Amino acid sequence: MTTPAARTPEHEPAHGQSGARVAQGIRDAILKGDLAPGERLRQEELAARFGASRVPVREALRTLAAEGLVTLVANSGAWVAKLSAAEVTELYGIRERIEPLLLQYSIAGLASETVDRLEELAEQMEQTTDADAFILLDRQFHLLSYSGADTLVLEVMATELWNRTQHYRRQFVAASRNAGDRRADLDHRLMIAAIRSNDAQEASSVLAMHIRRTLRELDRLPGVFE
Amino acid sequence: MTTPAARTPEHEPAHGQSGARVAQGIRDAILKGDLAPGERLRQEELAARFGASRVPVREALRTLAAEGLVTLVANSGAWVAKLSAAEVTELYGIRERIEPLLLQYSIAGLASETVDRLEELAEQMEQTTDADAFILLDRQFHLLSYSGADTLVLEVMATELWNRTQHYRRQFVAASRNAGDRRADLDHRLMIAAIRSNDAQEASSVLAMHIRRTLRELDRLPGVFE
DNA sequence: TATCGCATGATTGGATCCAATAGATAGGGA
DNA sequence: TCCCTATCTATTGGATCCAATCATGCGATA
Repeated sequence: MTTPAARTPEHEPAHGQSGARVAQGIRDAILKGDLAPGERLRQEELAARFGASRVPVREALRTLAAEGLVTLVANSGAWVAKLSAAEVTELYGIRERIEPLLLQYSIAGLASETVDRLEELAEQMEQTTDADAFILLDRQFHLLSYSGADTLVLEVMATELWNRTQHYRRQFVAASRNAGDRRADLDHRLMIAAIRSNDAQEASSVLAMHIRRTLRELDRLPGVFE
Repeated sequence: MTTPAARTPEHEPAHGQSGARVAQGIRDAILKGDLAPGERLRQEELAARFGASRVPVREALRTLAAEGLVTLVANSGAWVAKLSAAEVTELYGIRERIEPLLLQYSIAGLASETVDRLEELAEQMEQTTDADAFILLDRQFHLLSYSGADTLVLEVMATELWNRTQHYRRQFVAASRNAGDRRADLDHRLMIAAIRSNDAQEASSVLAMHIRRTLRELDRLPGVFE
């Protein structure tokens, strides 16, 4: 009667691929800030946390290490990746060159409702005072602005770059917005305007400047890197 | 008398980290062309080939998948990654923006003996008729030109980009050099000249053009993508 | 008192065994 | 003849057990 595949218990999110599930769980925890850079990741702890054995945990750690979110040392252990100021500078330099390219791919494919949604997000960012809410909105804004791209490699790469720098962006946003810096809001509005008028060139140069300026502010910020 | 650590058998390359060793082995095989895009990778086969069990093999596959060299499908298997024309175009677009940046980081740190070595490699490329030898030299040339950079992220990323496109470069080189195209040789000489005169700007724009031209030729080439 | 050596425990790495899934194949019915 | 279904097998995914490694702390010695 029922096919074997239908016997999957419903209280479990489809038995298959626990390794990928664990990786996503750890990734989310790092992005949310639950796991801070430098923090030790013990295999057994993670296994208990995700209801799996250590084998899929180890696979997940390998995946995350290749993504740059985790640092693995042989026979020693795993830590949430902690970046030096130089590394963050490099990553922003890369973002500055990759993301404008991706935005160019994207613009033609953005439906006007999507641009409306971008505008909504920009408005919410302008109004929010909570730094955590802001960085979430900011991430949504930028990644959504890339969603019109029919790309396979670039979007993945951009997402990974955002993931690796997420923690440092959090620190930066808290400080810069407290200091009353609203330049990012302006940039977002300029980007939206350029996108609406289908000016890919203008949009991508605004974006490049936006990223570059963020880096400059981040470099100036004391206490982010000890 | 002897410490426990000294009991390690000598015929084995230091028991530790078989997973990383397997990953490197598969990676090398893909880069050499022993494993072609689209080829199925069976865990048991790989385990036997590298004298390990399936556990480290699976970890290696996860690593390579994150690097883009292997495609994993849940409950189905692993294949050597096969790129579409669109993906290769994206990767070259990324290379065109990343590698000139890396070269800029590198130039100041290149010892003059290193530049001599670059010149040697350029000469060997000009003289060789063997396509396989050429792509090896070409890879050495470019990666060596980045060796003056004191970077952590960029060099890794550049190497991964080279790895992912290696197979398609092989096809391209065989065809274009048979057709008598020696433009790459000229580019290499121009790059060396710019490096010698410490002109980072010139060097990186030559490099960007070099990469862009390669992509254009590759796109024009029939039969690389079926 | 400081330092070196050594034993012990915590943790990672690997192999084997078992479970689950997917693809192939053979059989039956319209 | 074609197609649908059920079974069987090859292969992947996960858990447990064992081995190897590293860090900690204790004690002996100069």
